[in-house]
Amino acid sequence: MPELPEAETIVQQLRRKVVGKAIASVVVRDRKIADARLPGIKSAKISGVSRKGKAIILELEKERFVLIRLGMTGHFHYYLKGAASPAEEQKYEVVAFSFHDGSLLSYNDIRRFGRVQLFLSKETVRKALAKLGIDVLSSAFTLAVFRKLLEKRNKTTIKMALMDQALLSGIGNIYAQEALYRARIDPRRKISTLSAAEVKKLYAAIIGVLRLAVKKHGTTVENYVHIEGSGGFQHYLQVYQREKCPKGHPLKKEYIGGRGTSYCTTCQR
DNA sequence: TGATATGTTATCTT
DNA sequence: CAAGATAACATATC
Repeated sequence: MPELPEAETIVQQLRRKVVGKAIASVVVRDRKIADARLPGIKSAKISGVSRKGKAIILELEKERFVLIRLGMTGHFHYYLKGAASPAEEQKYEVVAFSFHDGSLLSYNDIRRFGRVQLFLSKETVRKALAKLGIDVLSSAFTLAVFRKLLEKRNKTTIKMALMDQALLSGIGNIYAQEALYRARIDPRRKISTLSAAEVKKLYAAIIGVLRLAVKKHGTTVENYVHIEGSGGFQHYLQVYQREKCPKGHPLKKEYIGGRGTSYCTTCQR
């Protein structure tokens, strides 16, 4: 559920809150989710925060990197000087970073699908990120690149391809459905049946919907919240969690690749 | 109580 | 061998 816009929102907020700060201590509460070596980064300064697809990267001095995958329910809380995580939130706390100025960054995960990994060289983090396909909001993601990638995946459905993080990174179940509705394409379509015009339309829809969602600070459904509250994109959803499309047609709901999918049989062909 | 939600990965099939 | 398809994981909510 956290997809590219939610990750990007968190990255922007983390930049303002923790870049330039030195870590005083790290407590790992869930060793299944977070690397047990994390307390070893104590005293390092956070030099930057970046992202590829849905993955968030805390860049530390001396070429050390903390890679965070939010999974379904991963989220951060940030407390200013003196405050500690409230007891009911500590229940889901995976790892907590405290800083020399007394502030605390707490990472939590209710469903425990997320991961917090530590990489001790540029080379190892690069290798891990290389497994992800091109970030769909990067400037290198052009229409020509999109076409080429789709050619490699001819036999699967367009929706499955959009959600394949090894092909493209950043799109999950919400934005795949939203982009396909905006492009008026049936999510069950095989890639080989898409015309050049449809691919172009879909490309524009992907970028358009993701940019708008970033501007609205992501979509808040169920658990997702960014560090400073809730996103606003849920008010712009056209098919996800909706009964009717914007034109008033009742939406069809079925499973594609084991994931719930809403689409309009009138608007999407 | 069982159905539902889904990002990622392991595993099986083609 | 790789693409494709599917199951499994985890757990709150209804």
